[in-house]
Amino acid sequence: MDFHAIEKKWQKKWEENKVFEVKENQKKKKIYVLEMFPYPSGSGLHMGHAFNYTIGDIYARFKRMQGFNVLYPMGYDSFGLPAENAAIKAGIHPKKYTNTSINNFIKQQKSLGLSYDWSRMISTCTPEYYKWNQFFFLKFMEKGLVYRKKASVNWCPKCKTVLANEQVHNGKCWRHKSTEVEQKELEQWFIKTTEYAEELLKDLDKIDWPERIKIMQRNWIGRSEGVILNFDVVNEEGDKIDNISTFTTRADTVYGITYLVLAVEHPKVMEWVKGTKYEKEVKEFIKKVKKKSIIERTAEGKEKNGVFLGKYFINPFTGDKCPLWVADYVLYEYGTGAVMAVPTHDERDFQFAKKYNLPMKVVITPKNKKLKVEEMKNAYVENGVMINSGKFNGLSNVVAKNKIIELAEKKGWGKKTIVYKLKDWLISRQRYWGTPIPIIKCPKCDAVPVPYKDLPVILPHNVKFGEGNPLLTNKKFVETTCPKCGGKAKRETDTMDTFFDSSWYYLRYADNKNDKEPFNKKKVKYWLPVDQYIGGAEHACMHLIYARFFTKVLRDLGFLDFDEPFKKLFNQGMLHGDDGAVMSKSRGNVVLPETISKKYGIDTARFFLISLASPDKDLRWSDEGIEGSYRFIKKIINYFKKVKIGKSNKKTESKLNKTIKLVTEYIEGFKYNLASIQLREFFESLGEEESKSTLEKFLKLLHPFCPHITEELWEKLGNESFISLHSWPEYDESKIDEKAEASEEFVEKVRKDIHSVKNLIKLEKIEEIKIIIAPKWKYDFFNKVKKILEKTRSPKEVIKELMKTNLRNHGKEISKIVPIIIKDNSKIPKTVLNQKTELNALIENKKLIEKEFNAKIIIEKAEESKENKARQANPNKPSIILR
RNA sequence: GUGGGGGUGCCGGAGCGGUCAAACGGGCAGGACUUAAGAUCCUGUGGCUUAGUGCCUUCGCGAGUUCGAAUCUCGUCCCCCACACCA
Repeated sequence: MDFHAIEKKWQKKWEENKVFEVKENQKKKKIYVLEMFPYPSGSGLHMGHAFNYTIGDIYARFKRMQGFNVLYPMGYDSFGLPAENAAIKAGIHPKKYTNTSINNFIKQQKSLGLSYDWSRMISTCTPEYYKWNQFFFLKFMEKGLVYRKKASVNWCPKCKTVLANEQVHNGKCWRHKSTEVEQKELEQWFIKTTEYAEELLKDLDKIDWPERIKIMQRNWIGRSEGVILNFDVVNEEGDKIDNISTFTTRADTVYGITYLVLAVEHPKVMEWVKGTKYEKEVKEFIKKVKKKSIIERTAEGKEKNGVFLGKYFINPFTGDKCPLWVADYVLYEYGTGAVMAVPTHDERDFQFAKKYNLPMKVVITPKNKKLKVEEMKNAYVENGVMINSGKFNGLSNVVAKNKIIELAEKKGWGKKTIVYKLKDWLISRQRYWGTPIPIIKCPKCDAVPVPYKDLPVILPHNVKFGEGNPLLTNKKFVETTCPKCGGKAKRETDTMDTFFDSSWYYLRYADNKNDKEPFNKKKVKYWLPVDQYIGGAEHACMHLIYARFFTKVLRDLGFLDFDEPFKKLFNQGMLHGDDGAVMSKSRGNVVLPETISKKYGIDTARFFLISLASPDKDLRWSDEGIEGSYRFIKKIINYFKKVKIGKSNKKTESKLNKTIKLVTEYIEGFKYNLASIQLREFFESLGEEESKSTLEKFLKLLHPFCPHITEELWEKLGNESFISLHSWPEYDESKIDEKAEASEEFVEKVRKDIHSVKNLIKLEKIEEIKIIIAPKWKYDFFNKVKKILEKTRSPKEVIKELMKTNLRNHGKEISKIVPIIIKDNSKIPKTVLNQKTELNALIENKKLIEKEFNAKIIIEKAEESKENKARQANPNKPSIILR
């Protein structure tokens, strides 16, 4: 069979007939299935992508057949650094590079047989798309969510651009794993994501996402409840000169404060030491610290360094005068950028105090032990009883904490506060291949937003690549006039982080050709939110937070009326190469869909991918393993060539209904691997003659996995329209006949038994096979056991009851039957058929068995007198005698 | 360090209290077909066996709960992923 021809044929037909294009239809229930859109890299897509899209495609096809109006689009996250790097390296313009890549991707994706509505395609690097990035930026600005700030930022010397915190991995650039990130001070555009921190955290409870992703987001947002405490700052003589505030979650330890540390970036540090004898040392210290990247100097476990500032503060709770320090372990970004130090009850403070010989004071002790400062090797961070804490002595620290906060608030020393780890989103990039930030910098009017009517600010084509930001090399772009005063002005040359583009793309699919507004509200109302989102876990803290943030802002701006963009999320596992390592070009273990498709056909590849393992687990590609799927596909095709269309028997009916039920459940739960097994099992049970309806239902069940060959076979069966558009089969519970299936299994077992006996005896020729099935009493015995079991449900009780009867000797059998009954009491357990059923089953299949073994079959009932021998026999394991 | 996910037969992996010597695939071995190879089909694939599937031993390691554990609890070792001094 020419797989290639079949694939092309159906892909063409689907496209020509617009089979997967959808429109809003109020009468039909919608489902929006979406995979995270790819960055169209020049190296094209590999099996890992194919796996991701296949997962979505199966679900989309399944839902479509179930009668839903399925929106299943595709697009490209086409702005970004690699295109620009290609420009620098190979001299190709990013636009050309990107367009080539996109076309390549489309071609590849189409050849995978994915059922996208291609008419809704988007590409973020087109003015038609990024115009709305600029539009939203201005809207955000109007809402006060945008600000400019000079900030120390992560600078990658290789990318020559600023990186977001999320793009720095272990002090290195996320793209250049060996390049140290440096620090640089620049004016940057920020978006106030922190304003939505609380809602982003709270609404995690609303969505059906994998728990681990939610946990990652919770940690990323990092909410802490605590108190901000204010302290008076004094000089050597004790005169008040200033004040300082710190954030703490451990208000219970305030009586143990012995010093206070500021981050090196804290403006008060230089203010206080200016003109004093400490100035030089502090300056040098800060200089030294700032040379290192934030990540490097704040890595956990690093030795802590600091310098005394020559100033003191007063602890309002004790009246003590304690020293102020500056140190490298304090994060300026978090809390107030200054921390109160309680060395006895905080590990970091403990280490610092030990190093610089700062005083320590125990204020919490374990219940029945006394802590001595001199003996302490670590800070005591557990709960305990308050000591050395004035009127709070003797209380549990948990209780005392609240009382202390109350006291602080009453006296005006502090305020209850919630702080978050989440930082504002730095969106400025000093790069070319991105959305120009729609701002004009006027010497008189400062930063002026580009008026809406002038959007989009088009990214100029002619620029020079090399050092720094290419946009600066296009004078025509840079030089402009101020929209406010009309004077000479310059355009902002920063572009937006591409996460801005990907934060709302899923909305644009609902209305991708609109040039009047980002999207039509009605259309979005029909299609959104995304019902099923599919993608990797690596986006947990970046894209998935930004997209949620965007949705909430757009809701508050009146564009949307829902809170969360993605109702359900499915995280697929990573596809590894044959060597067990992550698929990557550099490792040389990349498998390309084209290669596999050429050899086996894409349906085989799809089927193999999903039968390998559960799709949410990491899986390992195997060149040998695919043979199994290939055989299966070939078997199906051959079977359909030979099968006689007629009537299906009861057994097939039963199996079919069971298969429909299970496959439906499995697809719904993304257990595609189990669905594939069920399909194989059912296929194996098909006979030489089956009804057309049975065969059609089988093809329908297989269709989401193997869309091309099922279309082909569907047509061969004499159907005209697409199987893709036919309805998903329904199952009839009443047709599931466990008994019929059990007797079939029984015959199967007998066959196997004959084989194993035959192998053991190794007779040249067998003339006669005598099958002796257990005596009637044996079956009665089992049924009796069953009856007793039905009286009492508790397994313990059941067994006790049984031990009282003369069945004591059959412990083994009992332990086999009990669980069956307990698991499902409505059905007759498979293993307890009666003698008559088994006899009939054997007689029915007698000829087949005779043919198989080329011997005469004699079936006998064991005589009651042979009780002793038969007693050991399991009723469904008959004795076999060969001659 | 913290959080999450794992360790199952020759291999990839199901199973997640009882129908478990463990689905399904791969590999390997034997057989059928063929002049032969390939393809295809059948059978076997922990050990012992009186052949009855009977017994024994297995699901990282050690203990426990239970009539019963690959599955639950605790401890322990190893692997992967994410976060990284968050006061």
